[in-house]
Amino acid sequence: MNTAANTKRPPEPERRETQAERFERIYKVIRERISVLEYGPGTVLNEGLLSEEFDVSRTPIRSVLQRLNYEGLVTTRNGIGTIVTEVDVKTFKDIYALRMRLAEDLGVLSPILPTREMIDKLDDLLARARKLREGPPDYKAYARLCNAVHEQQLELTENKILAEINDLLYYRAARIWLAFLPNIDWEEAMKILENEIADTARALEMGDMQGVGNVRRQHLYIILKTIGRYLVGV
Amino acid sequence: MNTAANTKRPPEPERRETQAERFERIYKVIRERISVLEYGPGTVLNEGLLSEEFDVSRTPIRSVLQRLNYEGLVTTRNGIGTIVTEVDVKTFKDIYALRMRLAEDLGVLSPILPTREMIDKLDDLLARARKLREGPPDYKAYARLCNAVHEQQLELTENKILAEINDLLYYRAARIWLAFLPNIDWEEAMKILENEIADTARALEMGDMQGVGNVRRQHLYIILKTIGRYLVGV
DNA sequence: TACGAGCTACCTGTATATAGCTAAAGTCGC
DNA sequence: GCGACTTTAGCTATATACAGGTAGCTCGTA
Repeated sequence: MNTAANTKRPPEPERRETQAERFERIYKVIRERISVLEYGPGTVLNEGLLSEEFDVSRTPIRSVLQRLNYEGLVTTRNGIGTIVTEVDVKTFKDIYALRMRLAEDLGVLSPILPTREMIDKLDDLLARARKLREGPPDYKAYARLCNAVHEQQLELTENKILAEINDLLYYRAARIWLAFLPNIDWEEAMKILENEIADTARALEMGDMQGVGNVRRQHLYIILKTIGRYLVGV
Repeated sequence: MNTAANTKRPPEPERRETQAERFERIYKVIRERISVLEYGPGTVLNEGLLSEEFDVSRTPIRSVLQRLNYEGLVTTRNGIGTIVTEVDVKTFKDIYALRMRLAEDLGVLSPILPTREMIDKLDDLLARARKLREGPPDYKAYARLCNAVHEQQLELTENKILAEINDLLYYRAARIWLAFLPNIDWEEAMKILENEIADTARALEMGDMQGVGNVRRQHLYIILKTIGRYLVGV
C-alpha cells in the first residue's frame, strides 16, 4: 500500500482540524482509492499501516473503515484485515437496475434550475475527456473523470436524499465498470463517456431536466449491456 | 432510559454469540426503540448507560451508535451525547417523495412470485390491525405493526439493493408519521393502515406486483398529504 | 445587576494494552 | 508422504484510562 506523504496532516493550519473534518478527509481518501482501483477488489487493508500513514491511532481509522463497511465497499474479517469487496454479477445488476430508475428521478424530484456555471463545468469535463482520449489508455484518470462527472450530477437535484442514495450506489458499483474497461477498446470507452457528458450539457442548456435524467439512464444502460454482452460472449 | 433486563445477554446459549450477532442484536434493539418513539426525536442517548444495559464496554456501543449516525437516525455531539434526530419538513418531504418512487420500483425490479405464506402473513397483520382498532389508541403497538408490515414488504423484491434502500429510508422517516398520529382520529389512522394491508394482500392474490407497488405508493402519498394538510391548516 | 472568567461535572474521542480470531507453518504419528 | 494436531505470527475486537469538548454554575468586577 502506498504511503503517500500528502495524506498526512496538512501544513500547520490556522485552525486545528476538527475531529469530524479529519474523519471526512481520511474517509474521502480511502473511498477514492477504492473507486479508482488503487485498492482493487480483494485488496486487504490494514488498520495499523493506515494509522501510520494518516498519523493517528487505530481508533479513528476503525471508524472510517466501519463506515466503508456499512456502505458495502469493504468487509472486515477478524484476524485477517479489511478486504475491498468484490461485487457479484447479480448485485451489480441489481445496483445498476436501481441506478437507472434513480437516474430518471433526477429529472423529476426537485430538479434544479440549470446555471451557466454548471454547464461550463460540464464543458470543462468534456474537454478533459477529449484530451484523455488522445493519449494512451489511462484508466485511473478515466476513473477520476467519472468521479468528477458523478459529483457534478449530484448537484442536479435539490432532493438531498436522492443525491445521497445516488452517491452511495455510485461508489458501491462504478469501480466494477472501471475494472472491466481493459476488455473493451479505449476509444469506445471514451466515446461512451464523452457522449454522456456532452448530452448532459446539451440537455441542461435546453433546460430539459427530464432529458438529463434520461441521458444518465441511457449511459448506465449502455454499461450494463456492454458488460452483459461480454459475459455472454465468453 | 429504560433498562429492560431482556436486552442483557440471553440465557447461557449452546454456542457463544459471535461479535457480529451481538452487534446486530444491539443495533436492532436501539433502532426499534427509535422507530416506536421510545427514544423520540431529541432524546439524548448515553454510551455509558447503554454499555451497562447491554453488559458490554463502550466500544461496541460506539460501533452501533456510529452506524445509526451514518444512517441518519442519531447525531453524536462531543461532550453532550448521542441525540435522536428530528426530521425537518423538507427532509421529510424529500424522503417520502423518493420512497413513493421506490415503492413503484417494488413492482418492477425483480418482483417475487407471490406465495400463499406471504399472503397469510399479511392476513395475520390485517387481523392484528383490526384488533388494534377496537381498543383505545396504542401508538406503540401501531408502530410495531407498521414495522412488521414494512419488513414483510421488503420480501417483495429479489433486488436486495432496492430492499436495502427501502429499509434505510423507512427507519429514517416513518417515526415522524408516528409522532404525528395523535393529531388525527385513531379510527382514521387505523383505516389508512388496514386499507394498505388489505389492498396489498389482494394485489398479491391476483399476482399483480405492479399493483402492490402502487398500493404502497398510494399509502405514502396519503401520509404525505395528511401531514401536509395539517401543516397548512395550522 | 449584568457580564465574563474560571471551575466542575459529565460527556464523547482517543490511545493502547490485552483478548480473541485466523491462516499458515511446523511437528508428530502412521 | 499424508493427515491431524499444535504452535506461531499477525490480524481485528475490546476494555479502559486519559484527552478533549460542552454546558451549567459560581464568583468577582464594573
